[in-house]
Formats: sequence, C-alpha cells, structure tokens
Amino acid sequence: MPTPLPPDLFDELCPSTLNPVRVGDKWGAMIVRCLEGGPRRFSELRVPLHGITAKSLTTSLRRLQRDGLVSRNVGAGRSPQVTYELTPLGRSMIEPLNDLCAWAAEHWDELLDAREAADLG
Amino acid sequence: MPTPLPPDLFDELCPSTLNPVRVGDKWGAMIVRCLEGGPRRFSELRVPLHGITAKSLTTSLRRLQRDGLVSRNVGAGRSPQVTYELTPLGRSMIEPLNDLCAWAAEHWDELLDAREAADLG
DNA sequence: CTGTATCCTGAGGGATACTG
DNA sequence: CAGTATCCCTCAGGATACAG
Repeated sequence: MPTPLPPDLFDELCPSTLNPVRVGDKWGAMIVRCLEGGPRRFSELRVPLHGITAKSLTTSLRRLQRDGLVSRNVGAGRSPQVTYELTPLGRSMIEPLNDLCAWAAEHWDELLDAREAADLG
Repeated sequence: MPTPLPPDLFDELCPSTLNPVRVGDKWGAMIVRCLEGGPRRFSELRVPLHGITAKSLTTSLRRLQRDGLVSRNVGAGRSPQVTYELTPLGRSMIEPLNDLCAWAAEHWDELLDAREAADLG
C-alpha cells in the first residue's frame, strides 16, 4: 500500500540525498527509497525527484532493473500504465541503505560545517 | 593500531567494492574502509587500491578531507611523511558503511546473476 | 615519498523535441 | 502517459611527466 511521496525529495540541502554520500549513480539511491512505499508510476517518480529529466529517470531505472533491484510492470489498459517496484533483492537493500541515510541525516550539520570551513580556509 | 591492508582491495569481482553500489566518488568508500584499521600513509593506500593514480588518490582524499571525514597529518622528518586518518565523524560512518558493504557481499551472487541475465536477454 | 601539472577520453546527465 | 532521439557540455578520472 503506497504512501504518498514527498513533493521534493531531491534537495541539495536535504539529508535524504545522502550527499556527500552518493549511492550508485546520481539518482539510484533516491529512486530505491521512493519505491520503498510500494509500486510507483513513471510520472509519479518524477515529482519527488524534481528536476530529473525523463531520459535520466529512464537510464537510472534501467540500471536498477539490470541489477535486479527493480522490476517493471506494464498495465493492461489501452493507454500506457507502467509501474516500477522493488524486487525482493531491492527490498533487502532498504535497511542498510536507510541506515546510511540516517547516518547522513544525523551528521548533516557536521558535514556542512566541515565543507564550509574547508571552503573558507 | 593499524592492521595490515589487503593487497588487492579493489577488484571488480570483489564484493567489498560495493559495486553496483558506489559511495561518493569511485574511491571514497574504499578509502574510508582502508582507514578503518588506523592511520595510513599515502603510498600505503595505493597498494590495496591498486591501479589508482596519485592524482586520483589525491583528489579523493581532498574530497574526504573537505567533508571532515579524513584528516591529514604531516610528519616532522626531513623526508615527506604524511598519514591520513579517519576523524571522529569519519569513524562514525564506518558502521553504516560496513553494513551496506555486508549487504553487497551477501547478495553478490544475486547481483551478478541479475546483471548477467539482463545482458543476455 | 608525496604530491602537482598537463593532456586526453569517455561517461553522466541536462535541454529539447518528438513518438506510440 | 511513458518513454526515445539528439545535441551538447561538464566532470571524473586515467596516463604521463615533472617537482619539492
């Protein structure tokens, strides 16, 4: 049962981005986390990852599919209806991934402060 | 108290690489893990990360320094003696990072199989 | 030993336009 | 709606040579 996606998951100042810890390509970890709540449609994923182009999202999704983390399911209607979903393997990644995100969130201020201090000196 | 570094930490087929899960830049996570055992010298780090050029290692180390994860210490001798060490912040990252590495190691075969199957079909 | 400087190539990834 | 096609540009990062 999907829960609503946040409107703006990707924000340079948001700890959930895992910045400066990037997992996979630029969007990989974010997409996995977006799928934690359940299957999502292509256009639905673009909202929280605001700024992502269709091309980039496609590329990242294909990459996750290739590694067996995400599955692609095509609906039966006349109009396109495609959902993406975590595979069991993908779901198994959620816990350690969220833990790393939690670390980033917890130490976010320290990371920003260190970076700011380094950029001054 | 530093323990010996493995001679070949970076291997495309080695689960410790976190491939296809890349943290930070190409070498960031590997370096952090190399420093888990204690302070290391520049040239010492190049061994397990075999293949890394001085330039790439410098770049990655500077990046980790900038984020406050690694500190750089210059020895007092006449000849250059530089060691790199995890900061408290860097050490706090070890646990979630190792957990993610453990996940990759545990599911390594599945990841490789999925990739191989995808590349065939 | 610990880097820096320079060159070079490929991959990442955004913008835009177009398609079934 | 869910992509694909094309263009283009930046940055990561390897090779090599050189320096303090």
